[in-house]
Amino acid sequence: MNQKPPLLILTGPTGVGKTALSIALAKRVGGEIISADSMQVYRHMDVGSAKIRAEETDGVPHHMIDILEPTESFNITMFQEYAKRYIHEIMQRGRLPILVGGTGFYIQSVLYDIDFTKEEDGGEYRRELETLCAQKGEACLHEMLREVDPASADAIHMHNSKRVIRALEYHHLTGQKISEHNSEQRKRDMSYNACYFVLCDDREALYRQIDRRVDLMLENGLIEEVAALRQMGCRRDMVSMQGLGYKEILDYLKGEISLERAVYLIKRDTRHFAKRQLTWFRRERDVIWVDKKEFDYDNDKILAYMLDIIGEKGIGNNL
RNA sequence: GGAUGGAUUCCCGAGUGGCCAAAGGGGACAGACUGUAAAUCUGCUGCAAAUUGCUUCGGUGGUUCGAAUCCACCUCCAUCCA
Repeated sequence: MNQKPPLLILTGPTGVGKTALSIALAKRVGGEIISADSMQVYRHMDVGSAKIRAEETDGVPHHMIDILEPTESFNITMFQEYAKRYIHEIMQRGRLPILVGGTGFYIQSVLYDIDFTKEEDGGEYRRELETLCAQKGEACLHEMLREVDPASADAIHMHNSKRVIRALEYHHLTGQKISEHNSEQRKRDMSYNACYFVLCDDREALYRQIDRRVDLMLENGLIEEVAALRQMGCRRDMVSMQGLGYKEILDYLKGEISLERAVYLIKRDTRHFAKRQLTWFRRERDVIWVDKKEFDYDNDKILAYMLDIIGEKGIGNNL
């Protein structure tokens, strides 16, 4: 008897076709979708984030989409908090929560209920470290880290100043070593009775699809979308503007690069991103790989397979 | 037909007698990741029985103890003159 709450997860690299499959899945199991995507949380960012359109949802409720203005910042703790709340609400309605999206880190934070200790901080120490880094160099920060948390210093490359800074900040704020915290968190079991599906495809097919999708975004008005965001005051250093397609077009609009170059970069960096996603999922423990090729690229066959597994695990039986 | 410049490892591109399996960049591939994650960072990239051996720098032949680097001829490309 599994007392854990039920959860379905559908993920995979960008462009594999999660969205279409997720609708079919949700309809079959009576589910509602929670988007696990770091960009679709933002309003006015539709084309570039490949956000599902209202008419495509086919009546399936979607959560975590359009909850913030692009000028606001978002992070994993917020995601986790919202997601847990949505999951709870969906279950209250007697429906099955389905986490759909490509941000593996976000999925992990929910599935294993990673502990992000509340930190009361306005980010002053972080800014301090950032200036220090700019003035004295990353080696200096890395040395500081070595003094308070040698294990982290070994694990984090000196050049990765973002993570060096976070490790220092963590120590400063909590008095503990982030390396110890991390290794504890890594041991956690799933907090849900979950099926963690990763949809995948041949690398070449995936890359082709990515290229095609970028071209389509351009046809669908990506440039206009970014121009409007720029009008709204969105700048390159905002979290939302770190999204693929946004930062490059922003550079193009500023006249820093040609459109051709921007498009090339979007395609290339999206491929790199897809690769990183795959690396992430390979490392995850409880993943169920679903290779589209093995199902002749037929969503009905994929769905049948997924439903079998869901049935075996008895997910949703106790709703 | 003549003159000149060029042909380098997947691509661009450096190297002009030994320290060269060949700088650097790109791409590809692999990996890390626990409060910015569509971010940030790392590794690797001729072959192998792999602290060594073998085959590479348009082709063939030559000079030399030793050539991607020098010489001869050939092939192709670029520009210029006819």
